[in-house]
Amino acid sequence: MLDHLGQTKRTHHCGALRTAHVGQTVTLMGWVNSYRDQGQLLFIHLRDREGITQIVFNESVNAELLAKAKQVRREFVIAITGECIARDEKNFNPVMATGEVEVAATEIKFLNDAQTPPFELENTLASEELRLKYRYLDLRRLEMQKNFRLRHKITLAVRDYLDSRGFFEIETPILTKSTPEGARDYLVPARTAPGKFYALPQSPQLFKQLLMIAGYDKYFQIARCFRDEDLRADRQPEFTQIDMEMSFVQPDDVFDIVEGMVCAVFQAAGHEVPARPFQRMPYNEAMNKYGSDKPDLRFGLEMQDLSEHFANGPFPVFADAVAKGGAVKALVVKGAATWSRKQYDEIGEHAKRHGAGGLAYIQVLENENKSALTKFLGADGITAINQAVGATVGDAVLMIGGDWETSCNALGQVRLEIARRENLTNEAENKLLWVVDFPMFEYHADDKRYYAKHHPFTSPIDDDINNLEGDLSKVRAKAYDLVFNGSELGGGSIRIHRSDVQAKIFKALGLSEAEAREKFGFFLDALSYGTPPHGGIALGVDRFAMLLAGAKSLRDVIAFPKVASGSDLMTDSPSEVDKKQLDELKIKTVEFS
RNA sequence: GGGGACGUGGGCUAGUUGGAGUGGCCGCAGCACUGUCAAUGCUGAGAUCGCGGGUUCAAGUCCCGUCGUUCCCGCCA
Repeated sequence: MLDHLGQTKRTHHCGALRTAHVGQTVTLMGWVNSYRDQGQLLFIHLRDREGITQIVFNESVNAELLAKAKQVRREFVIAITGECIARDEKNFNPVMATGEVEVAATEIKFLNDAQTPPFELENTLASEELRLKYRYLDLRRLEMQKNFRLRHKITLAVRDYLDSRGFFEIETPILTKSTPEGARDYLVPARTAPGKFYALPQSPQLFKQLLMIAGYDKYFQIARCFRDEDLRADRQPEFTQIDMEMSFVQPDDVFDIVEGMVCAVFQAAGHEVPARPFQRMPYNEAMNKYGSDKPDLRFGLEMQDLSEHFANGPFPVFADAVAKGGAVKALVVKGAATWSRKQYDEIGEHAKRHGAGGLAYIQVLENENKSALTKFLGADGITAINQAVGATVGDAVLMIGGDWETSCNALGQVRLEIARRENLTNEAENKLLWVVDFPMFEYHADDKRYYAKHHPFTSPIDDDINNLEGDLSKVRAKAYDLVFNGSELGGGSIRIHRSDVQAKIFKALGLSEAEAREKFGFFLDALSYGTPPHGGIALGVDRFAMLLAGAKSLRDVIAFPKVASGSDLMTDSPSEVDKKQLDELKIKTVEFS
């Protein structure tokens, strides 16, 4: 029943035909999107990547051909040859780009049949589980094709732009060396060195720095990266970065290049191009005002600081927090005075989930201030708070006290939750900013030591280098993040190019010289052979595509993504392997109870 | 490692305080139809209510466990 393709050649895509083509003999190939059998008349909507065209078969024109065409079913792959004809005006389909024409078939070839799809490709949206199991069918959907067209445009624009600015695209190894700290590595057993392992790169960090040492000046790569950590809607274990590095630059030079590139991408994606230069905000300001190192600036609702106000005051929880070097952060929410107890409880739960001990609040009503704090502070004390934060009738004051970072973060999360609930975000607006002056180190109470907040090759700010032997929490880094609508789009830094400074950083991180040599010996050697000052950045392509596509999950812009448990539902990986494969690798598996 | 949500013919879903045959829309198959385009009309097939256990006279519904998906916390230099 199936026909051979033979020498039949496609002349047009299914989105191509217009009235200008009327009279031409055309050949289209694609999938049967739908068909309507009307007895002596049969219509097929033929679909390919570029669109849909209506094909018509008519008994009075060719009864034999109609009979053959009636065998058609959804998703069959067919080739149609016929004449492009104009439709009568009353038969125009204004929804279709090709809706003023159709193809009067003179030949139909069945190139392949198809099982009925396990879910409907149009109309209702099947569960993601099913869509991912049959991903190749899900990807046929117009919405998905739009996303991947966009993603292609993004990477194309990046390549064009960076080429025009003198960057070389250079590949770096996928099989590489495990590095301490950072995310968990994916390991690959080395058959040729039993008991030893390669690691998949968390990023090409050291390699791009080595390329600068090698004198390549400007490098980029659209690089696959791997991190063996738990997934989220915006986190996949393998993901793609636009990885860049430049020699002889300061942060401003990086910003200039990246802003140009981001604007080129917005242009290519058909979005309004953002104004330059992008806003810059120090890390401390971002945390203090927005409770996040990736603030969403599409709405206000700025946090205020009441630490001084509560210091040595009669409310023991907050006074205590301040005495221990912590902070009390406050948020004035317009119109929230009349929220129900339930609403406050829910917001309070949200705060606790993000580390707050609790949420204190004042409801500023016409005749009274309702607050659990009144019994500590008295009516005057409450009024004083309202004045300090500028709260007026109808507002609520939400407060969280504790250590500075936890309080900022928890209230920042409350800020986002309120924005979600109250619909404060203008979705049409795009807000880009640079967060700068990150701290170099962050303290982990569990391990009682400092870790590099960005990574251990990040250069401290020149003035802070002397602090490396003092208070590490005071050392700021030449690190920066690019934030897009409250998402971290990318991050980078100016790197350390001097061996003596690199040694100091390793020492500050508690890495002995022997450990540093073992893990990074090759890199320390390289630093000593004439390393130029250099720096760079990496932007998440998947996240960029997701945000520009307006998608809710990275899975919508990755062709074959993993689900939350880390498995691929289509290939059913990860999976067991043959014993023979394990033997070759000298690997034995053991049961864990 | 922890918390929340969901799981009913192929798809999406309804199913009340536990109560008679699990209902609808879409898809699928067949018939009819010369202007359809979410075609229409008629007919028909299709369900271990994720799985296992428990409570009960009676469980899709309540309880426990488990599997899968999902969102979040931890984690992600």
